[in-house]
Amino acid sequence: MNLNEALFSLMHSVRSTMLLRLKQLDKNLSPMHMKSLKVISKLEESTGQQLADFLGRDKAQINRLIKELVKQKMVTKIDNPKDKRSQLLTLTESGHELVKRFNKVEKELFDIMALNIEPEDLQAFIQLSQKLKVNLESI
Amino acid sequence: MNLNEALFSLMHSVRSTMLLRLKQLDKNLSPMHMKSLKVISKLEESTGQQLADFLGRDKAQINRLIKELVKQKMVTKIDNPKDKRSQLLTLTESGHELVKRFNKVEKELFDIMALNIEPEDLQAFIQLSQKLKVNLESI
DNA sequence: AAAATATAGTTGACACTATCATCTAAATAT
DNA sequence: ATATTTAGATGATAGTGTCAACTATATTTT
Repeated sequence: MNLNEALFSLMHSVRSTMLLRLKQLDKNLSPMHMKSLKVISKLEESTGQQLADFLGRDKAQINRLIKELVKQKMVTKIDNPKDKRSQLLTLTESGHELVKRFNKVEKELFDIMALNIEPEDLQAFIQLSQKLKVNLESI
Repeated sequence: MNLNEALFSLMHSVRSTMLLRLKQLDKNLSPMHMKSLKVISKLEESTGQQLADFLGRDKAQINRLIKELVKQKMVTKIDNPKDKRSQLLTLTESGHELVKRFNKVEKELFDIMALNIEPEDLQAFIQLSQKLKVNLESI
């Protein structure tokens, strides 16, 4: 099996498992919604553009994700006093809580994935995946 | 950075790069089309169901991919003499040629990704990704 | 200060990936 | 012979991702 096949096949499993778990946690939010919530939680008072940059995604996509998160009262937008074009994103109480619950689920999954694997091997894996990415983007 | 982030971020790069290269190669076919072509080439005289099983995807998706490949004259369907419900898939001349050209492009990408990485590290990476997948699917 | 340019966010359009449910025709099991 | 299963086809729908165009505001240039 080559690198491509191994990666795609692993990601397919990860995605579908994650999707399944999320449905059990909150049937209205997708993996990208959760990723966004996590980043908003991490950055604190970020703007949509910062979120898009951080996630490396198109701002149109991010905009729609945020819209849904606001609609579901997981995120609030406050006008940015320093720039009237943008708003600052913060988590609501429910948002915080959901992130907390999601982190738990995510950890469970990774613990299962990492079963019987040496921590240093896992670290090497993560580092190599970053290196592969850097190489790919160096074109 | 954790495993999740590392994987998603790498896959995002791989996907978008692959998509870009494919556009240059043949503006009408997606990564999944190419994957299907490769598997058809590998299996020889496979049915749609076998293709779906091999790729671990829904048969509805596979069916539509095949339909497009037939439309673009990359694949031909012949009635399966052993089972009137199914047809055998084979590559046309253009199909073979496209697979060949794609393999070349793919190899170039992987060579770039694997730059300055020890072959044994890459092998370990591939093996670990398979192990992670097996663990995940063991739930 | 006025004009030009750049940026943040919004929206429409579209492509790709994926799955579920349902239908038919044929194959297989009971 | 009948019931069940399977292969493939199709409609509906969700999720991911990007591009282009637009408004309003901010920044830079002249």
